[in-house]
Amino acid sequence: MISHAVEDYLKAIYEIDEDFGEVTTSLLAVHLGVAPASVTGMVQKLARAKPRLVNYERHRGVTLTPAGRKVALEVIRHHRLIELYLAQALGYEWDRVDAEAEKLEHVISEEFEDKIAALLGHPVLDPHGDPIPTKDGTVAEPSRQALSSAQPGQTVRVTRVRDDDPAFLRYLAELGVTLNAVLVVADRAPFEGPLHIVIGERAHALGQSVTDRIFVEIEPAAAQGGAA
Amino acid sequence: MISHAVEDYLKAIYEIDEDFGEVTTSLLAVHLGVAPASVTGMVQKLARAKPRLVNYERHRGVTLTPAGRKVALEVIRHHRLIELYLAQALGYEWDRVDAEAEKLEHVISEEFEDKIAALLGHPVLDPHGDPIPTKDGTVAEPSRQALSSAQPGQTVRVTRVRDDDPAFLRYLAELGVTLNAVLVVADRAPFEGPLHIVIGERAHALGQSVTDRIFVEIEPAAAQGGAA
DNA sequence: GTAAAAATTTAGGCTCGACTAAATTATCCA
DNA sequence: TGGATAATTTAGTCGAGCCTAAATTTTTAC
Ligand SMILES: [Mn+2]
Ligand SMILES: [Mn+2]
Ligand SMILES: [Mn+2]
Ligand SMILES: [Mn+2]
Repeated sequence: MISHAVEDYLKAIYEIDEDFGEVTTSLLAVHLGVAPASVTGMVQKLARAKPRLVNYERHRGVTLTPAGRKVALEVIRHHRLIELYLAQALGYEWDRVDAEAEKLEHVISEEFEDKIAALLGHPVLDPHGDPIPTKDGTVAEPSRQALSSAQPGQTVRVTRVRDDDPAFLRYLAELGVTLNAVLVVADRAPFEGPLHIVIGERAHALGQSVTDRIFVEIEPAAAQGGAA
Repeated sequence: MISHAVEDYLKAIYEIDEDFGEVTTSLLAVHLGVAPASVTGMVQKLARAKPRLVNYERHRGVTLTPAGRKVALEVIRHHRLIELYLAQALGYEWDRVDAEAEKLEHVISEEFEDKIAALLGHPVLDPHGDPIPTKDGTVAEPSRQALSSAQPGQTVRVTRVRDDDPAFLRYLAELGVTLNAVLVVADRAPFEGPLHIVIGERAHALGQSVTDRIFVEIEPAAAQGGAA
């Protein structure tokens, strides 16, 4: 039986690997809100487990084994399906779903998972644009092009946003930056200055720490621009 | 912070008190699937907690304090709301809801509780006819008249069934004994023999261990009886 | 009223997952 | 390239919640 703690470790390893390419003790400690020494202990246990769940060498970081990855993807599937269910079926705001899903992901049954997946029409993306792993363990690539890398003049569509900070998500909602929102990159101030964007009728200047956490797809050259 | 284990103990104490009038170490042990010695240990801890959650004297059993009762009713509200939500919103069978609710009851937020309560129209009974405690901690009396105590000739309406045994619940469903089903008590065989009942067009003979776990309300004298 | 049986509690121990403090190893930088 | 700094691991503890075996208390039955 795999504990909630182990599930959260494996999920965290998967996610950190996606974001940073390497998974260190201290990144895990920060991500999980736990002391570094606790991470070392747990990671050693995961490496000793049968079947082995991670590969681990002292001071060299951690990677998931196929068995560990399978568990991680199951938990992530739960998490993202639940997030979407809360948003669609229960009317949750997109900044409130993560905390709830963080707990529910560990306790729902296969039946619950299947029922909400069917009810949602076997969705592919969660409310923040993250891909939902399939039941057989495949995942689409998450959208990776940051808004901060878009060029002035480009029209882009929001495909994903970082979902870890509720205040950030509320700020985006206020701005009108929701999933699939289309926006025009107006201008970039020099020296890492703010990026000016236009959403619908409204213009905003966004700092880099914001535009780094919004991911977009460039829209094929469009002929529009309704500045009031 | 109150742990899942403590929540389950307090809930069990409440439920055993409802069913037996007294709560002993061994009843708790059976109900929770735990060794008697474990119950003693936990009960001592609950009695030492601040605020005190149970009253306890060695060898004399256990009762809930107001603080303990409050927690128990919150957990039971969660449990029964979740059961009903699973049945109504997700199409669960009534024999599958208990196991799922047993885990979910400990992790849902107030927001989740409020959302499903609103969505269900602030229901008063769970899928098995058990009363759902209100948010402010009041509960209706559960229906207590066992079908086994009904008299031949009486027409009764099913108001509650014991929900702890999935096989029993499936059997009832097969029989047509669902909540609010109306049935006629045809005859009682002597010496605690089976009770003959008629539901719609079908007649069944039910053993005492079945009729003890079905609760009914006597219907005002009705003029019917369609024996095929 | 007492002895056997049943229920309960005590004593001691285990696993899990966290912690702090101290030791060790890796990295960086002058 | 060595020494400071940062990252990581080791060592030792702790509380929660369970267990078994043994002791104790209560209940039952003669
Ligand atoms: Mn989690
Ligand atoms: Mn998400
Ligand atoms: Mn429970
Ligand atoms: Mn129920």
